Amino acid sequence: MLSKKTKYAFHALTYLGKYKDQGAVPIQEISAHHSISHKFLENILLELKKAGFLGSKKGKGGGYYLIKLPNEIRLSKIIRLLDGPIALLPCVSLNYYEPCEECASQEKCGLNMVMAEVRDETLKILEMKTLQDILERE
Amino acid sequence: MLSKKTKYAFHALTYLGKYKDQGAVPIQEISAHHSISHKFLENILLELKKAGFLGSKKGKGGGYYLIKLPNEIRLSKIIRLLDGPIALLPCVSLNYYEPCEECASQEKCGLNMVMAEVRDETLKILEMKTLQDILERE
DNA sequence: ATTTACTCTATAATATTTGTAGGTTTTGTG
DNA sequence: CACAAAACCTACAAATATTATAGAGTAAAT
Repeated sequence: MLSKKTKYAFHALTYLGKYKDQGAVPIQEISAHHSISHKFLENILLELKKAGFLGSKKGKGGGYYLIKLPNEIRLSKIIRLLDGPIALLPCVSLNYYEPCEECASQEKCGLNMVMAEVRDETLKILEMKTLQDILERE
Repeated sequence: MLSKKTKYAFHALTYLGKYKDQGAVPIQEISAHHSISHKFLENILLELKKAGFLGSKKGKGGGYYLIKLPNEIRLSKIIRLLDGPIALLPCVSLNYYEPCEECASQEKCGLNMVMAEVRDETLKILEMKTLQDILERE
């Protein structure tokens, strides 16, 4: 399941995408519109900024804005940033790999193979779909 | 990510599958072999029993044993039993559906559509693959 | 009778997620 | 300039979920 953090991030990105030609949008506006805690969203937007998805402007009239085109923002990137691995097992994660402690041998276990398949199919979708796709369906 | 509970369940099922012609296997044997806490595994095996995957025998010489053929035990069932929903959002879960609170309208949001696709592809694999597949690769 | 091993419920320990607090810095405006 | 708005930053608190343990029952074999 996606965390609230990730869901909030998608809501915020969608909102920013929708109003992307009207300059910076303050956190306040997004948090009010989606009933998200202001401070919690603040942390999330900051992460998105540090990861290069958003720009910001301080002071009066400031706020956040997209610095990438919606079709350049892959869903996989957002999920990984805020939720971590997409794979169901650490030993088949591409971005957060860790060897399984439980599995006796270093070799591939049976589960491992299946979960790698699941990962591949999931990524096929999440790497292809972008913020653009979400915006088109709202 | 799969929880330890689910991973332990798969280990135990695999073990029971491997020795399925040798009668009941005590928890002790499985927990020792996989370095799992005896008591924790106890709870898991009990759940698997209640869900109809395992049978048990009390007393000396007792233990747990599969009461289904390995090719009848779908990975999806085990994951749902111990981890809950396979979908990434409650609003696209087939077995644990809940409407999204965050989404303003009842209608499908953009994310929702993508996550339904992910769910479908994931289930294609997890409903087809069974314990048998895992056993064949160990 | 005794030992072995599952059954059941409750609780404790730990980790993760979610949310808050409070100050600092920057910027626009009167 | 003074002030207000809004991002930036760090730390912490609260809530929830996961992982693990405890201990008293029940059943079966010898």
